[in-house]
Amino acid sequence: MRIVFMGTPDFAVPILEALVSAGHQVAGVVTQPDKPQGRGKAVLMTPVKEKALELGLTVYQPEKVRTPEFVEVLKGLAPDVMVVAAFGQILTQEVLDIPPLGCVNVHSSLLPKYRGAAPIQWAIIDGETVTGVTTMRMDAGLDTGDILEQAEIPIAEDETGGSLHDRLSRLGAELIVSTLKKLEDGTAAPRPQGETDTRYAKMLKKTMGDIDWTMEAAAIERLIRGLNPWPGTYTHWEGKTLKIWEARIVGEEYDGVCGEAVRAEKALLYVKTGKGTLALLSLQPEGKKRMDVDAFLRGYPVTEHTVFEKAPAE
RNA sequence: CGCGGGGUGGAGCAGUCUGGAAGCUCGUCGGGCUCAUAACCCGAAGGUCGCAAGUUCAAAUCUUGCCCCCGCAA
Repeated sequence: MRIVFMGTPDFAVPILEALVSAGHQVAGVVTQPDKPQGRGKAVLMTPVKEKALELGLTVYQPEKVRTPEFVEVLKGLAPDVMVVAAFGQILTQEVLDIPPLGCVNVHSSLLPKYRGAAPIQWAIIDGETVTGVTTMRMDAGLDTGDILEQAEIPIAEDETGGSLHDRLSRLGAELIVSTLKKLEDGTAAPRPQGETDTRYAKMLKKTMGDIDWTMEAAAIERLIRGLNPWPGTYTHWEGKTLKIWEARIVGEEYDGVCGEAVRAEKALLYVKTGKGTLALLSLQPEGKKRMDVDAFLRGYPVTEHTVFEKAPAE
């Protein structure tokens, strides 16, 4: 089929690749404009743009897809269908109506659960044991379109936002190929999402990663995994930021205040939480590389009774 | 020119301001102790102090240029 693809970050890359290797004709790739970012201020291409250029595809980077000018461009590309994956712009009805077979979105959750911007991470943070990807026919609402296909995947005990992101991305790539085939055959069977448990996965904010040690250990541990590798979790010590990459729940309870290091010896760094104890395993002091606890304890003066704190509210 | 931290034996750090013998906690190897051990004791190996040039009697330390890593911000 003749396809226009819209996507921006890493998540969308395997999906674009799958479309191409499935033999579809990708008439155009739409992605967000390049912006200065990264340390320094270098203008970097979006991951999708990078891949599209590598594949020799035509790239469009409109500030807004809904402008009359760009709508004309899209019409000119005459796609049978448009595939959207983590694009980052809202599509107006006018845009949605362009392809005869509609616009298909690849969403990384089992809709209607976790509509919104960060479904992958929230599934981990909430302690879900299963999640998946959904292909749906887009409508004007936010992730409310009719479901075309879904695929489930179990969430592992040690799953991180990053590992789940990668697995769902690959799963989504397989699913979209299947869905497109059904659309082409006319065997697709769209069904409404329903409105049961339409939990919304709100956008991740950097400050979510500032650990509140009064929460229970299990919840903090899930937060650490869910926000790894981005935006990351951290705490404060000696006025500096200390990123926490990995932690494990410890069965024993200790006396002390929340955030206090109740054990700090050898490769053990236990921190008391609101309920339970957390063993920090992988840390990263500001300006340094990530390191294991034992290396951290060797070089930094952390001892029992050192207290880690949440940044004071401003 | 967005702000900032850092590059010292295999790991993590100190030493740099106030130039003058390479340090600390570990790891590794050998030996000892022990029923035994990730515990303890003794000993050893291992470093162009990111790279280059300069100042100096003398540079990890001061000056200049370059490379690399990272935190914030975006």
